[in-house]
Amino acid sequence: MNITIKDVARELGVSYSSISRALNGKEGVSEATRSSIVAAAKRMGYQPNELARGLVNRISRTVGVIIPDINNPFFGEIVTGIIRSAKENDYDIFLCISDWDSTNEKEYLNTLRKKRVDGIILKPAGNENFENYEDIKIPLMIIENHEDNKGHGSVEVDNERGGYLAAKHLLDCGYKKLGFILGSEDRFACRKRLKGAEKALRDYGLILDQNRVIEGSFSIEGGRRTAKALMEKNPDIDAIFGMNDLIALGVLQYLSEEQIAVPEEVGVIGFDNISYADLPQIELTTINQPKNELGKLLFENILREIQDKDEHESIKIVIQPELKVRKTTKIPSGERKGE
Amino acid sequence: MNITIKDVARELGVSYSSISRALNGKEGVSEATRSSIVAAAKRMGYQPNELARGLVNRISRTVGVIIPDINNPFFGEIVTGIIRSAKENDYDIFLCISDWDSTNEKEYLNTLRKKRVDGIILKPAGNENFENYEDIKIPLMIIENHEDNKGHGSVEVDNERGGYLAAKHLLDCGYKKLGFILGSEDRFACRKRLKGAEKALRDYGLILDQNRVIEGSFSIEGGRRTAKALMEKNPDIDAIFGMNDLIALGVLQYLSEEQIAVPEEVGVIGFDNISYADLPQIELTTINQPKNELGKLLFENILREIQDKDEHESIKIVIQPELKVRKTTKIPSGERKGE
DNA sequence: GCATAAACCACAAACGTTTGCTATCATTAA
DNA sequence: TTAATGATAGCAAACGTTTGTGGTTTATGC
Repeated sequence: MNITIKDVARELGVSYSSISRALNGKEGVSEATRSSIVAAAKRMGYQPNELARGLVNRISRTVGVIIPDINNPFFGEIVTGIIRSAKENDYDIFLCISDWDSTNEKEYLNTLRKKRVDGIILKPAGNENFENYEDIKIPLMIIENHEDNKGHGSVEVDNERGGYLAAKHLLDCGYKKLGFILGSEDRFACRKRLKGAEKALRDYGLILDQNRVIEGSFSIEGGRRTAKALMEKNPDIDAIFGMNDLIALGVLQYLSEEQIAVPEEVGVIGFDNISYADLPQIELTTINQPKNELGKLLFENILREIQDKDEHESIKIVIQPELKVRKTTKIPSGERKGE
Repeated sequence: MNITIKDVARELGVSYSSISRALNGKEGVSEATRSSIVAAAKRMGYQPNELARGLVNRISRTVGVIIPDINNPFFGEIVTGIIRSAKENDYDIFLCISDWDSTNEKEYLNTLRKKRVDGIILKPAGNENFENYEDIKIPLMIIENHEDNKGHGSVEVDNERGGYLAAKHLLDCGYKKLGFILGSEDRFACRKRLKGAEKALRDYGLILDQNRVIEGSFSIEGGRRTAKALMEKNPDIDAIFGMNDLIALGVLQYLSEEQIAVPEEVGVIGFDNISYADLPQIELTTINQPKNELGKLLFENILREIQDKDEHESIKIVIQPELKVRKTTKIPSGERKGE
């Protein structure tokens, strides 16, 4: 059906090893035959079969990416960064969506292995498969992993620092009774952010009130519902830290329904800085994660691991988040203490 | 490195053809040997090499998806639908992002062919490669193509009808001087929407004023900038139809900067119904496209084409959009005329 | 004009599967 | 007991490449 190297060889009356060498720029063919081969291949519309090449080269020029949800702009932008960087290096991406379900994740991990990808970039859907990661022999980069990354590389934002910055900003604005909404999908990152927040509270001589910590899910509707529960239980809360922007958007939705003034009565801060946070109708104060850069770093490092497969010093990259002050928090009354 | 069918054969002292037959559920092996083979394969952690299988079966269980921009939630949700449906059928997806650049598109089309995908789902980045589509021999489904889809299947929303619904709604609300912002990335769909709008205008005894039609780009910032240009040129405009929701969001941004009241002074309608249109701070009136369903249909039909490769009646599916009335347009003063 | 080296090229094995064909063996019927 | 039958299993070719090895040609120096 498809035209092969043998067809070209027959056409020119040369052996097909010469075709291969000519097309791959290897030595062993004269310039004359090389150019006639290149011309014939082009004329005949020859396209090498990458399956066959992969079989003998043991390289597929493909990496798998497993993320929980592409509709969360946070992951959308990371994937964009990954795909751009992959294209520059002639790589293609198998995109897999785990839907925050570790059964899906495990299945994908399996099929990616069967398809012989050269590497995998993974945002874990939970903790269930955690122990299995040890068995994965192909290069793997983890997005925001546990501190022990089982011998694999990871790229993550400094979550504790991000949590610290968020809480400190709320306190700087004069808010005193802080509520926190975590996402059950990623307890690990949320805990770190909360830990940072706790540190900020301590810097201000306050302690974290566990009654004001509640777990919801990473979605607008989840945020809305959880905000309601949180506020009904603690009517005195004057600021809410949503552990991602979707949650924070849900919080804003709830507050608007209840006609509670933002930022005057209640301040709101999110995490991620998704592009919609910047809309004039929203202007959500949040913690920025450099998402495209994260994607780029992820791909560049998986590529590095693929290329020098000997050295297995698993890299761990931490990048710094930064505070984006917008309109869902009051104007800070000058720096007071802490950093 | 990886353990192969031969390793399992050696272990059990059987030929590797039996392994293959046993594992693929083909007849020709006794139940006894079959079960011992299955057990051994599992015990040894054998994972078939899909590259080799693809080479002999001429099937890769992979389809390529080329879209312009994954950060546009419209495409994000389509891709989600595609990937879900693919997973149900044991297919994987190569995700390619053309960035609305037809050079990228062409490159991706090429590498997908080299990687021997079983089919391709494509949203054209423009018109440049249009003629080339004819040469593509593998199953191809086009998202919103021209009327002549060069022998390939397509799935699209009825753009003309959508444009009609949007304009009719604006007119029903009492707006009279309608402005239109098109996206240069997809002139074809925009023209169809505009054509529908023109029909609605005619139904109301009005004609389309070309001065109030302007072309921008499919992004929030593009919408903002173009709205400014449009309004400065035509200060009397009382409603704007943005050809996608991102443009409409940009329009809202411009109007808010200029402190023009929405929907009282100027009404705004978008197209797509991305999830953010539904936020309480936004409440954008728009035309819904069933995005997940589009994705599902796209995959199911490419699969059908892959499976019965004999019949080449290229299918053309058109689904109906629907109006979502929210808060960026006034309340319609009852139906007057038209449908 | 001949030996030698260099340059070029073809052959064939290998990558890990699937599958048509053939050979073996046990079973059954005559 | 023997011949025919059917069920299992093995052999080997094929899918489309890459690449080590060895053979043939050409150029080079004498």
